[in-house]
Amino acid sequence: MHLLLVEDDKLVAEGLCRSLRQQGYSVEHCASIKSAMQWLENDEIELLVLDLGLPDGDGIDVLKHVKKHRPNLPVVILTARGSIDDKVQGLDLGADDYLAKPFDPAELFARLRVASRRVTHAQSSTINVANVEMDTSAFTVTLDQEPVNLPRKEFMLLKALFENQGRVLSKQQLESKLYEWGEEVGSNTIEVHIHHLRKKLPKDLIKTLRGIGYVVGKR
Amino acid sequence: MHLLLVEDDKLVAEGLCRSLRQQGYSVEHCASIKSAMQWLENDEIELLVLDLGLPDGDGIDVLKHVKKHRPNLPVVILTARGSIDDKVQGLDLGADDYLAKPFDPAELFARLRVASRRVTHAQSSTINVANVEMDTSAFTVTLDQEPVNLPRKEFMLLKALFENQGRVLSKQQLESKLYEWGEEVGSNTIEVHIHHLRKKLPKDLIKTLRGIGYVVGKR
DNA sequence: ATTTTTCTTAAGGTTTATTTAAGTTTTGCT
DNA sequence: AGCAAAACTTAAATAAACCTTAAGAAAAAT
Repeated sequence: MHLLLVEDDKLVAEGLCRSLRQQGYSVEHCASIKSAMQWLENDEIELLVLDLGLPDGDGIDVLKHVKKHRPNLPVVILTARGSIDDKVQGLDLGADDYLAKPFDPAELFARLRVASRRVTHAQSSTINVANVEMDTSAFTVTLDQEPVNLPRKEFMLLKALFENQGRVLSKQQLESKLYEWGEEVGSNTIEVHIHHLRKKLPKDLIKTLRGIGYVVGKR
Repeated sequence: MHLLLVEDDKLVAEGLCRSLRQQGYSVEHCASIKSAMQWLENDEIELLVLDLGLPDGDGIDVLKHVKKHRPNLPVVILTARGSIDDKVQGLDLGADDYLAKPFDPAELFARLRVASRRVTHAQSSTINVANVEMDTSAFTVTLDQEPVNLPRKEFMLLKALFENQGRVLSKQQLESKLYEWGEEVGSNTIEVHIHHLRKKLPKDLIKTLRGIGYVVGKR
């Protein structure tokens, strides 16, 4: 899941970037309205975390712009201002959520999961396919109730497939979910990860559609 | 918009009911888990505002029940408990939002507007011809609901025909859909693919117009 | 700083899809 | 009917996609 973090405080930004990545997001970061606008040209940004206290203008303008051009993009706003009027304004402009600083990262993550659920149409944080259950917020997978240990990339890959149960995802699509912008994958990484997943899970869980991609479930 | 408010504090409930109605909602109110469950049998409830501090049990159970039986019903949770763990749990169970008491009604209204905005309409990219259904985005084809496995070129070929249902496509036109510019096809490829398709699908689905081309449907 | 785990790369092997080509059947025409 | 053109069928050859393995690089944990 591609996320854009707009936050000018270097320290905060750095910490958030790291922990967001640990949560499985591909994080792009910028610190000004200007560059935020540029990033948002990129259609693959799927989630926006926006600090309102920016140096070169009011973050609300970014929000307006987003809602005009990408009305379905989920937005979570961070702000030092705590007044309710601000909250109401942000929400009515189309923000999906609003967090006043200081906040606990765990709460931000939970709210991001809510926001991204909308994009992926998943309802809760667990997804079952056959006898495999994935908890996307706890980062765990079980096979017949037995825990299965999956490294991060394998987990993300499986998650992408689970969230699109019954839909075929091409290798390209999968790559774009696992890697950030500019990162090039010059090889058969996906194939290798799939192979590792198949060794740990029922062999027919992930089906290959030659020339098209991979699917899970519903067939 | 039909809204169910589950709140046991009479004073709070009364005030909320009134102002929610002023906001244009038709409000049903109840004060226990038991009656909440009953109300939720009613499919006309479109929005749920749930207080977690109920007399006869844990409101989280209501949330679980709702998400199981009405996974698309938007839920906003009210609570006195302020701990982050509660929030995270509530959100991960599928609540769309979470407000800690005391809160400003204006903020609740704003969050309700966000929650009810969510009328997502998944557009299916399927084309039906006779008893064959094709989902062009999932790359799947079913015959009488039974999946049919089609390799890429066969799929593309069938897709071209389906997208031009009732229109005759010449072999040349079909070739140009399957191949890149400059790619030469020195043979009867199309004929062979058509042949393979006919073996997997109803034999009369693809009709041949001698000297002209192939058609599907509407005739 | 060291060890362990995870990730990427690349080469070779396997399977499956696609093309080719040759033989066969169908069709439309005179 | 007899002929030629077009389409169908089949099987083998080629090509593409994918799988497997293993080793080295990178990242994380100790």
